[in-house]
Amino acid sequence: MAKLQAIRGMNDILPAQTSTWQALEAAFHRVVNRFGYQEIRFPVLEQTQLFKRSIGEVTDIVEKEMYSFDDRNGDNLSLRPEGTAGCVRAADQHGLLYNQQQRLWYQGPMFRHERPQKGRYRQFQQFGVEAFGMSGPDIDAELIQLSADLWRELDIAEALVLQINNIGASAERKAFGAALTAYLEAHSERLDDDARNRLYSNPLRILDSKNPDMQALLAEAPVLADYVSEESVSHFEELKALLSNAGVAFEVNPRLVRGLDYYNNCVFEWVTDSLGAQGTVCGGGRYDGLVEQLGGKPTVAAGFAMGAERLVLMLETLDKVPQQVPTSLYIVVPNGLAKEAQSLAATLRGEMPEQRIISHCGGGKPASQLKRAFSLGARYAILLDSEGLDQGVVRLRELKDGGEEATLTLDEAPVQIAQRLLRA
RNA sequence: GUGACUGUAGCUCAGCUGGUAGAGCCCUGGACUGUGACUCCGGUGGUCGCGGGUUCGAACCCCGUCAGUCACCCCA
Repeated sequence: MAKLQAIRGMNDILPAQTSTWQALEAAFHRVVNRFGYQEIRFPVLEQTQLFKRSIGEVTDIVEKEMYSFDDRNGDNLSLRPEGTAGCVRAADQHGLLYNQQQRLWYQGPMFRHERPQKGRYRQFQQFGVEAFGMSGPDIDAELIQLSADLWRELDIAEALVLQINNIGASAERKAFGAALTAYLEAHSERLDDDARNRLYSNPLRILDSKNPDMQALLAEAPVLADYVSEESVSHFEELKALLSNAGVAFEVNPRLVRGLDYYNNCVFEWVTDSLGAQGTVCGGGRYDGLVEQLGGKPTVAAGFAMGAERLVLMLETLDKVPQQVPTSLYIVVPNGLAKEAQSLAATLRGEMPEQRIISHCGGGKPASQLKRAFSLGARYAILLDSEGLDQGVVRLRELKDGGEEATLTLDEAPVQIAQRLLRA
């Protein structure tokens, strides 16, 4: 029988990496709390319809990347490819949105059936933040500041660049799209296959083509900025002013268009060149029409999501992986002293519940147990032996070159050990 | 979905133009240190991704398939 293995693009995260993940999650939680956002949790599965109506029927995500299937009732369900749709559905369903302001965050796995590559997997973790009921550019600026705060917290700020753009309202984009299509049609002989395919279905996507020939052609093309409303422009200008005031550097990237249909007005991405092809670490923007589009009362909104795997990759490549918390104490247990070791360990854990204490199990000679203590990076070892226990003492050894070695009575051991562990 | 490269012990890899598989690390037994490391001796562990084919004979050649990596596409 063939060996069972993980589904393609769905990765196991092993102990060597989980401490990095935990540190990342902790940092995110700190920042999000600092800004007064509240956690919301919602299912991994939703009606397929929810994603089709929010993300857009003709987007790549919906057309070819969703994990969809019929359940036993014949309902067509999909694993969530992103978080915003489910978040909006949940918040609206429970009346959190109407005439209210909400600042929400979530985290969890998302699923897209794409070809895996560096920084892109079929199951991936996102941290997301969504703000409802605030129409001004101040909330957009707040979201961006929140993300910038996280980069500082993770010490990766210098490796990230903020790009922003104003993509206007959907009607305006439609008008611009028509103009763009007309322009490109006039130069159809210069279009690559990809651009030709998108010419009528989604012309805006041609804007961020990586093909230099396309970019050259686009240099003379109509500009989206000329099609967006005055109101939208002034919103964008205010956002820029707020960012400058907050000391957040940004680049306006007129080619920045997002792949989900629900965005409008200002959108942004944090990008890095330290991850290869998948340089976008965080992306978001306003989506003022989405709640209504999904059947709720009109509710303005903005938010973003970031990819946890990409952040972990960044931490690793930039050598910012936080240090693991070391094992505090390893109890070396000669054969026959299991009971004594168990009692001692219980006492010590009760005395210092925050410390990591491992009591050796499985026997073996003291020498190899001590070796294990060293290789685990433990700070101290207790060496039990029956003669010592008869006299009511244990030996404590500091596990580093030239470390101290002391004999402690069983009574004073907890206090003595705690003192040593606490003085760093 | 397309393309390129890769797939040999738990890990990192070697294996010349095809002749029945090796090293280091790890783990482990012992010697030696009262209690790790360094040194010495010994040991466990591989259907060479999988399935076909060519051949007297394939880890090495051919085809297929699966998986990994990176890129395109797209996005977090």
